[in-house]
Amino acid sequence: MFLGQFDHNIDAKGRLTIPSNFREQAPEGFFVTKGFDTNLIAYPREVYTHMAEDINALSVTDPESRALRRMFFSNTVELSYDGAGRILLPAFLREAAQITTTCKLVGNGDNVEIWAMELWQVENQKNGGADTNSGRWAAYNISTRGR
Amino acid sequence: MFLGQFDHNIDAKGRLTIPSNFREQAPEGFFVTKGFDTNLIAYPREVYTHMAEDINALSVTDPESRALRRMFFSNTVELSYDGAGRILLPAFLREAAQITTTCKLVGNGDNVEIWAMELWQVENQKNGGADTNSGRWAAYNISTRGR
DNA sequence: TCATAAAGTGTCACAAAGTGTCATTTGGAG
DNA sequence: CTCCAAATGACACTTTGTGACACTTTATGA
Repeated sequence: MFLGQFDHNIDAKGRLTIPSNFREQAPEGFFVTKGFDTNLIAYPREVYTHMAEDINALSVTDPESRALRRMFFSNTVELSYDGAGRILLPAFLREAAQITTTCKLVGNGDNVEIWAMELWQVENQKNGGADTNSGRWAAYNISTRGR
Repeated sequence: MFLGQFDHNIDAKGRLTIPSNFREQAPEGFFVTKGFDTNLIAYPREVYTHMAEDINALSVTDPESRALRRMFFSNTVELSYDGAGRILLPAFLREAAQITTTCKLVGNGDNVEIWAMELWQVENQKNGGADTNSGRWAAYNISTRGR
């Protein structure tokens, strides 16, 4: 399970060091894709391939399905580590997430989110309030169930 | 699996460089055919031959089948690489997809789509919005299922 | 048949992008 | 405080894509 958050820098060539902790959990690298919130999402192979199976099952004749399939695969890239534990983010993904120098790597359960630092801070501000979050827990009925 | 997107130019003779990444996955070249969305689709041999088998199984007596069969085969060419990793797109395919100079090569799972840059941008605009796509994911019930 | 044009092919050299390596810096653990 | 691993920045090197040009093959018409 990916947990916690890390601040890392991207070098001039677009390479990003993955926290060693995350590397251990995804030794072959990540499938990195555009997220829904001007960020990137990195999935370990198993997780991504399950989603890909769902996508592959869609109709080829339905234009909506074709568009979804196209967006799904074309916005993803498979990346593995160099000798220093870095991945190279292609330009189109960096631009999509407005990533230039510093970013926040966020453990997110079965995946890792990658945010431009500035955007992360904005996002965090929106979601920071204790009230907001306890409200959410309530809405989704989340508890420890006394385990 | 073909993933990601690349901008490449076609030279005056209609030659297009295939990303090295894609070449590795389809070392003998591609079967290139007209797509359904004013684009071209390039299939590796295995994928195309599977489709061809299905087509070959169709009735010879049914005029509809004959027409489908004709369209399927006549709109496809088999292309391999020159010494510089390029394929030569025949004029009728370039025209069908309105490809002149710059195009977008799009990884699409088991195949590669080839778009005229202008048309890709239009397509992308239609499908780019986070809302559009998260809506689609919801509609098709795609999730990581917490794996 | 031959000359000419058009289309297709091979090769090279350059610039840009990607990759590997290593020394230095940083930060945490013992 | 010292040690160690992780992250970073710098640099050299390799690969890729591109444009240019020359050559070959095919088609066309006199």
